[in-house]
Amino acid sequence: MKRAKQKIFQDYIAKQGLKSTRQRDIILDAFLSSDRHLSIEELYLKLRAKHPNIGYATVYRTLKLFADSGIAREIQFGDGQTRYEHVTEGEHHDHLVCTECGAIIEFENESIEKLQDEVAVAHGFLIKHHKLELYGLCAKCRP
Amino acid sequence: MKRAKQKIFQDYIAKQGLKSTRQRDIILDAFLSSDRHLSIEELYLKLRAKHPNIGYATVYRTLKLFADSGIAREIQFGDGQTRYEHVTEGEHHDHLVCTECGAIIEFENESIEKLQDEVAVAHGFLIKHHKLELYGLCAKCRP
DNA sequence: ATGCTATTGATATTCACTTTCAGCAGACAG
DNA sequence: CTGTCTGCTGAAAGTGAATATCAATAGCAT
Ligand SMILES: [Mn+2]
Ligand SMILES: [Mn+2]
Ligand SMILES: [Zn+2]
Ligand SMILES: [Zn+2]
Repeated sequence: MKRAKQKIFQDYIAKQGLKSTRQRDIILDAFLSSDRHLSIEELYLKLRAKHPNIGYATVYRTLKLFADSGIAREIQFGDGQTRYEHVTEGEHHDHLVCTECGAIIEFENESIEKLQDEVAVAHGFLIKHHKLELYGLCAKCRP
Repeated sequence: MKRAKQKIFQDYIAKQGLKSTRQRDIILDAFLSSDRHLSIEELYLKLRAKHPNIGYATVYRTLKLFADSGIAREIQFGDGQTRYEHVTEGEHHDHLVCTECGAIIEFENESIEKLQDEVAVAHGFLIKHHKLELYGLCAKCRP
C-alpha cells in the first residue's frame, strides 16, 4: 500500500523530469504514515519535531505534487484549512464530519453514486467529480 | 415570496433589538431581487451603481445577518469566494456546478437524502446539515 | 428635541495560502 | 570524481478574501 504509492510518486517525479530529494522523501513518508486528513500546517508541525530544517513552503509544494501525482487529494471541510487525504486507485469515498470533535469518518455508498449519475443525466450534465459531506455529531459526541 | 422573507428579516431585527436602517433595506431588496448565488463582492458591486455610498463592510455584515435570520445561507463552491443563496422555509436543494461557465443548477432528490440518513444511522451519526455538489460540465459546455 | 446605542464606512488586521529569489543540491556528462 | 546545469529549498514578502476596529452618524424610545 505504502510501497505502491511511493512507486507512483517516484514514477511521476521521473516522468516529469523532477528531482528526487531528501525533503520529498521525508514528507512522503510522513504523509503516508498518517491516515488522517491533514492540513499543510498539521503535517508541517508534525515534521518539525524530527526535521526542524524543512520549511513550510516545501511541505506546501510537496503536498501539491502528491496531488498532481495522484496519491493525494485536496479536500475542504469548511474550517478554512485545506486538507490532503490519501487516494487509492479505483477507490472512492465520501465523509461524515463531526462538528464537535472534528472526527472524520469515511463511507462508500454505491446507491448514492448511482442516483447522482441519474441527476446529472436528467440535467444533461457531465460529472467530473463530486463532494458529499454529512456534518453533525459522531457517535461519541451526540447527546 | 419576497414579502415573506422581508417579513422574516424585519421580525428578526425586531426580536434581536436591532435597528431598521436604510442600508439594510437596500441590501435586502438587492439580495431578494437576485436569484443567483452571489458573493459579497458581487452584491457590493451590483449595489455600487445606484448606491455608491454603501460600504463593502456593511454588505458583508448584512449578508451575515440574513443568514442569521434564516433567509440566506452561506455556501462555498471552492472558488475561494463565499456565496449567499436564498433559503425558503421547509425547502432544501443541492447543486450541480459547471466548472466551465460557472452555471449553478439546483436539484432536489429525496432518494439521495434518505440514503444519507441511512448512512448516518449506520455510523451512529447525527446529521445537522450536509453538502452535495456535483461538479462538471453543464449541457451548454459539454463537448 | 434629547440621549442612548446600534450602525456605518473607511481602514487596518488577520489568516491561509502563494510567490519570489538567492543560495543549495541532485543528476549527469566528461 | 568533478564541473556544470538546472531544479529545489527555506525565509521572507505578497496576495486576496474575510473579519475587526473605531470615530462619526443615525435609529428610536422617551
Ligand atoms: Mn477521506
Ligand atoms: Mn442554491
Ligand atoms: Zn465527534
Ligand atoms: Zn457550463
